[in-house]
Amino acid sequence: MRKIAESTVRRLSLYLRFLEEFEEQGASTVSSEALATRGGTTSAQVRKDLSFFGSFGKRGLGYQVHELAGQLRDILGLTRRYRVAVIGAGKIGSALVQYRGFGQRGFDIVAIYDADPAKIGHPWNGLKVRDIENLEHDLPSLDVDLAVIATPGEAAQPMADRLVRAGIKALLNFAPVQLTVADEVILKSVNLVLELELLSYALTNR
Amino acid sequence: MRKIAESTVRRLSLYLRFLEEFEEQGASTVSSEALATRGGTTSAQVRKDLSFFGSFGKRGLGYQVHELAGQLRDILGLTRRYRVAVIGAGKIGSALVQYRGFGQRGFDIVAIYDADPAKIGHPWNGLKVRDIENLEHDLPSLDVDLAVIATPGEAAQPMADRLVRAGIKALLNFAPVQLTVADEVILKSVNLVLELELLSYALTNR
DNA sequence: GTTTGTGAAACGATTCACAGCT
DNA sequence: AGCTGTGAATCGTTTCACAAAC
Repeated sequence: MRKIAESTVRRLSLYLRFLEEFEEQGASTVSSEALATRGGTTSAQVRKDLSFFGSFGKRGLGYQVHELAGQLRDILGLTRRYRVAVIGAGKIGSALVQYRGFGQRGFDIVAIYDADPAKIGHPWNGLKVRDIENLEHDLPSLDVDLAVIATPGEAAQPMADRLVRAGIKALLNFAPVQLTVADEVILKSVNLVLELELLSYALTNR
Repeated sequence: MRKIAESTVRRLSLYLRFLEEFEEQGASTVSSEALATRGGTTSAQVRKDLSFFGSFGKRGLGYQVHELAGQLRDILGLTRRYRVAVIGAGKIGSALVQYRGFGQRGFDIVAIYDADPAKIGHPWNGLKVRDIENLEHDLPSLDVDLAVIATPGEAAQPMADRLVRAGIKALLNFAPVQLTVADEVILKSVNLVLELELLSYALTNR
């Protein structure tokens, strides 16, 4: 598959949400213009984004809402469920585990780990906090697809290394550090302070 | 000021962190190549990013670590502190309020709001949860610079509207919806499920 | 008449490469 | 000699505009 820009994939995710909204509202067909308006982009952008993957519309008519949603789920790999391990039972970790939205969209949190003896063994939203020492031992049987790193900054890189060594292929990092992983591992980072700094910059420079 | 790409500003934030690391390690001078290696980019990229704002280095020598860090703080607007209101005392809201990293980097959470009577009045990490009904009344005296929206999806847009009407100029949105605000309001969104979907796409397409 | 799909044009960001300063 | 600062070249993304399909 030809290399697709991340910005394109982000928009596809949004389009999928919009299609689900349109479907709830009973629409059976939708134009690229309608999707564009909903997403703050242009109809040409919508059509170009879709064109990388095929042609899903009917000229003069638009797209079938339900059908296009299905195509997008295929493209995004959302026709299956994913098993997620959360590393770090601190504030962010616990917020993630309790957040209902993940499960609703196909991401099941199946394990949460911590190093703190005061937390290990405690139930957390139906999951017992596991001892990080057992990570390598547990992971094969847990059949985890991706890991979320929600540790303090200094623990994040060593944890990433352990996870990768244990065979994890995709990481989402919330620790405020820049991780480095092997090329074949997929890594996304969310740095909350950096987002605030972006606001600071925008506020400052007019 | 000429329009600067968001990707550039993101990198500047990272460079600032790296400079702080280098400074802790006792370095007084740093080359664009060293910053680039630390950040997974190229030295030309580093120099180009900086060049939009001035020339901060010395040819043949590199950059003064402490001095460049100061210049970046100026550029990013981080020489002052910001007063932040968190809207929504749910999981994400409480994680944010308790997270120490914001205060360390100049963002003081000065108020947290919720609509749930069971939460209002309760202390939350030293802050009493305020009644969202009082938002417009409170905000002027709180002198809030920016607001973080951590409500359920359906409440996010109405809250954004109220915040903007109350004079807030910058919003960071964690609700899983696409908000629309007036052009002059600065809006960043962090959509956790969308980040997971990006991993799903990457895992699926090879 | 409406709306898609897509080459071509325009725009924007990154990389190159080297002159110029230390 | 070493490293920055920056135009020029390259590469990638978005927008335009229109022929083709309905």
